[in-house]
Amino acid sequence: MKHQLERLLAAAIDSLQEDGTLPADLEPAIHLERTRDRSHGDFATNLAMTLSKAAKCKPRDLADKIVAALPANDSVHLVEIAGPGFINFTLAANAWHSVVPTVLSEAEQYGRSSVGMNKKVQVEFVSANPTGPLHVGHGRGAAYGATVADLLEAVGFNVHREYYVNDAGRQMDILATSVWLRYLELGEPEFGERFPSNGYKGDYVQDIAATLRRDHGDTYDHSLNEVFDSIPADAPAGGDKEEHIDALIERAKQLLGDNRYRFVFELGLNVILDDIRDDLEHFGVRYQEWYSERSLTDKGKVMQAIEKLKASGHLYEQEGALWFKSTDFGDEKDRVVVRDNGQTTYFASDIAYHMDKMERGYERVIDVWGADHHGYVPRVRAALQAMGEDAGKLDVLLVQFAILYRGGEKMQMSTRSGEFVTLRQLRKEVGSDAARFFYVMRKCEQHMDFDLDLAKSQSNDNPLYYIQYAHARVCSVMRQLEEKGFSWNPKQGNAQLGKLTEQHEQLLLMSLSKYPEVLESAALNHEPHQLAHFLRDLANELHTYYNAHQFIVEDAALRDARLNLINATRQVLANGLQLLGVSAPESM
RNA sequence: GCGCCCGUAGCUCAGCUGGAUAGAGCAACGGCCUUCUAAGCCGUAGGUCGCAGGUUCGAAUCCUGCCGGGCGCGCCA
Repeated sequence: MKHQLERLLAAAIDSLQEDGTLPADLEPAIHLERTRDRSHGDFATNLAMTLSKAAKCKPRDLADKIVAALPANDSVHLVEIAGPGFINFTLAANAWHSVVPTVLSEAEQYGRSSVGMNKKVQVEFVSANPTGPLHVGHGRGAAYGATVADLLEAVGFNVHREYYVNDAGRQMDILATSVWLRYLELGEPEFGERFPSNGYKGDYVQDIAATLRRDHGDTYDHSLNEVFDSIPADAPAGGDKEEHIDALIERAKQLLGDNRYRFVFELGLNVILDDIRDDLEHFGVRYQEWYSERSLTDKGKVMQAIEKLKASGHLYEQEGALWFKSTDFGDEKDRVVVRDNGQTTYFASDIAYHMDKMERGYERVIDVWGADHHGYVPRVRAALQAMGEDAGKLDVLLVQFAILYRGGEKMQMSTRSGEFVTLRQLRKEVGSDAARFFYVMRKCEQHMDFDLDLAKSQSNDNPLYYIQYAHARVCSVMRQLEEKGFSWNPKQGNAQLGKLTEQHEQLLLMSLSKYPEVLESAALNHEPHQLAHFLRDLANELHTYYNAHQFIVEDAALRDARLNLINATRQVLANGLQLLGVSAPESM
């Protein structure tokens, strides 16, 4: 509908360019929008205002010329010039009807498009360190990333969903050491008093330790003295806790030896990663690939990236470390890629990872990060530029943290302290559907207060139920239809759409035809909330219609037409909910 | 101190990338069930779009400066 009008306008502009009213070299972007106020017609364009300068005449005069140049079209009922020079279009009533047969025949496919032209897009999201279960902060990134990916797929992109697994680095060593100490504690409770204050304290660590002892007995045992010889029980007050835990890691590696240390390390990693996979699976979040950070090093990718930067002259040595001159590309300060102890930094891995993304040939690379990583964006961009890649292909979407409240109190969230609400708990409390919907109701850059008590106690007020109820209501009408001995003839209904003359019906028809536009906009702007809000509005129109008119009526022609309309509405609700990762129940 | 995000109804948020009289949901108040699910519908009330300038036909939206809130500024990951 919209595209049809856009084509008419383009034709009008073309002819004005031919007759010299408008400069021939102009390539105007045709901006057509749905009107907010129905007295302004159905669609409006501000073309005459934006082009008046180029045409060297008043907006309203140019509007006259554009209107005169518009090709005739049966669907257009009225074209008016209003206000400072808007051109308002009112469509013929029957022009709206065609959306119903379209929805009914395209069914699950309705709204999908091919604007993405099958371009390869990678969406990397969540990528939380496998050092503990996902918490509600990760949940937002999961819901948001998954929905953005699904939306892009729906408008024709070839989407690759990926989780970057940080299975290397110090955090993982802290985890492995934490597991081992808990394991020792099971054999000798006194170890518990020695557990470092900045080790991972969550219950899940004890569970992994218990598994280790159950399956492997005392294979990993060492005495209190061996472990803590020359290492204090904990960092002294004011002491360096990081140094303390690093010393413990070294001791673990030393006492266990490579193979046994490796085993504990892998056990911790695998148990937690399996848990994360399972959690996301139940949250309706699936990936094409789980990409291991360690594999980058193993395949020599990290060294390759460093060599590449070195070859292009963007590295220098200082104080024994190797630095990347990211300030050349607008970063605040230069960044270390190889430490003075010879170890590469996390950033070095990330450079290699992003280089690898580019090499894989994606036309767009989307990273979904927590907003606390925003300072990291310039250095990654800088690295891509330094390696001669097009940094413009990278979109970093920053998701603000969901701050959790319980009983009106802000809850502290820290993975190490083990004090956090997990995504799994959230799903159990409010349900996957509500959690998914709640998370994407707001745009990602909006800070979000997630009040657990509210989410639980008000679950009936959740806008999601309102939308699902609209869907279930249509299903219920169809069940009633059978019980009352009527049947639905969709073909007859399509032929009788002219019977849909009520205001409520008109509004529904308009909304149904708007759905593909909403999908496209939500996808291209990475704004799932647009879809969530649209579905809410559509549900509202359905409920209003339901209250104002009877669908199961004696007049077969009217009945079929109305049933076609509400079934088309049901279809759009189902399609939209599916894209948001939410179920569309047939009864509630 | 520097950088990024946010500031719109009592609360939580939209506002179609600069358009016409700024909109929803909760909460408040008043109506609607012998009729397809009242998890619903209709109505009333509620605003100096943080403040002050600027840009233009036109600003909640763009630019500048303040004010307030959040986050980030490691040879951690």
